[in-house]
Amino acid sequence: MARVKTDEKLEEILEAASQAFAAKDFHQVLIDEIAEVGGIGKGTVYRYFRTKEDLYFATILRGLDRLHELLSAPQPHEVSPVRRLERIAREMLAFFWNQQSLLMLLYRDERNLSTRRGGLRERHDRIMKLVQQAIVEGIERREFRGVDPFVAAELFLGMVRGINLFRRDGDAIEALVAEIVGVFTTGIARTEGAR
Amino acid sequence: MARVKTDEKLEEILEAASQAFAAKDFHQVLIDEIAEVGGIGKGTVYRYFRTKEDLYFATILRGLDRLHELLSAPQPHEVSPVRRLERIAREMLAFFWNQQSLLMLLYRDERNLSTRRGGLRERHDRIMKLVQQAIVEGIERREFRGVDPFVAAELFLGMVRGINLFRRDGDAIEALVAEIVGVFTTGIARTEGAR
DNA sequence: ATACTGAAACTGACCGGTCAGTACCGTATT
DNA sequence: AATACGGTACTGACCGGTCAGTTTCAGTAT
Repeated sequence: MARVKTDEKLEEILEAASQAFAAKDFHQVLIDEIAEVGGIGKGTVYRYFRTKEDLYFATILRGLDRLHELLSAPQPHEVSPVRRLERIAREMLAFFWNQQSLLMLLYRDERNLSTRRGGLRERHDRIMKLVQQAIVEGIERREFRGVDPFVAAELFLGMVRGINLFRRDGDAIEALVAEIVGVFTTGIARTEGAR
Repeated sequence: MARVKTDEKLEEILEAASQAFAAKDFHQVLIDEIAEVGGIGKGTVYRYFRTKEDLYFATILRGLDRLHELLSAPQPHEVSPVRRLERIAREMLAFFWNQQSLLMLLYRDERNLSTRRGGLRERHDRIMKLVQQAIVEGIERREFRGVDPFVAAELFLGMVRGINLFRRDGDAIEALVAEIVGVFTTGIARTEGAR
């Protein structure tokens, strides 16, 4: 089989599917629609994916992989844990801003995340691990207190996801990043002095 | 006349629907299934709800109303903002622990939350407002710094929702509450001298 | 008590639209 | 020549919604 060609076609399908699934619900998206938008024959879609569900999960995996790639791209200099967290928050917000509701898609239904297709949970954990690493390093550097990195990562990601981007301006992101990391590190309590 | 009877039937339907929708996706849930579980004729369901969607939203509204009721039940004494937040976190975690994944259902797809049926967004905001009130009061009491209450409430609720209860023990909740409120108020940064 | 009545509540077999998946063909690519 | 493709027409399972028939029950008569 022609490798390069095939991969291109696969990419086209996934791209069209991403757009569709990012905008609408699984059941609202029609394969016919994906095919049309992508300029692809419906039969071809089924040459690459056995079922609609397969395509759906492949789309999610691709999204998570892209996000992970963004988040783990090498940094210019060695940066502090706080900066790392800022970057994660920034990249994620921007990513979800662009991908519209792909977020919902990715983090909807944690049950599926755990029980269904292989690879999903693994991908999710890999992103979570990036946050945990930053937290662990912060603890080691004695910048953070000795929190449970797992729980803390959950809380941090929860905050990022808690932001409802839907009716926000695109350039509100930077302020939101500051707010998230601010609250996460020093909280909202008024404790300017030592405590 | 047979009002009591009728209301009972309605309640039965909503209860069966809640269980079904809490466990599965909208499209995975069949009306036949709800009818069977509830020991109700399928036609009867349609006597009370015009469409499946109507039933679905009624179920969500009922869930949100119950949660709101729990959260706004009168407190024995006047309590501090931090205690209020603790209580909100506790009640919500317990609620979602019991209702299994009703959480997903409630907070899935913020887009629908905003554009679709009346009452939904309003209900959501009402719960959000409880958090905001606690934060505002904390600011007024000068216990909290002057954060934007709206954003802060989003972050707080994000944290609560960020916790994945799915594979956790039921009595881990109290520790999680402490963690959430701890991070939210004082952050994870290592303050001078403490711990 | 018992039987009757009509209306409302209820039921579940059935209908019909929708779409995932398939079949096929004429064309393009290798 | 062989394979992949776009496009389109087709099939059939699936499930939301319907409705003709059944049950329930308050009221009334016997």
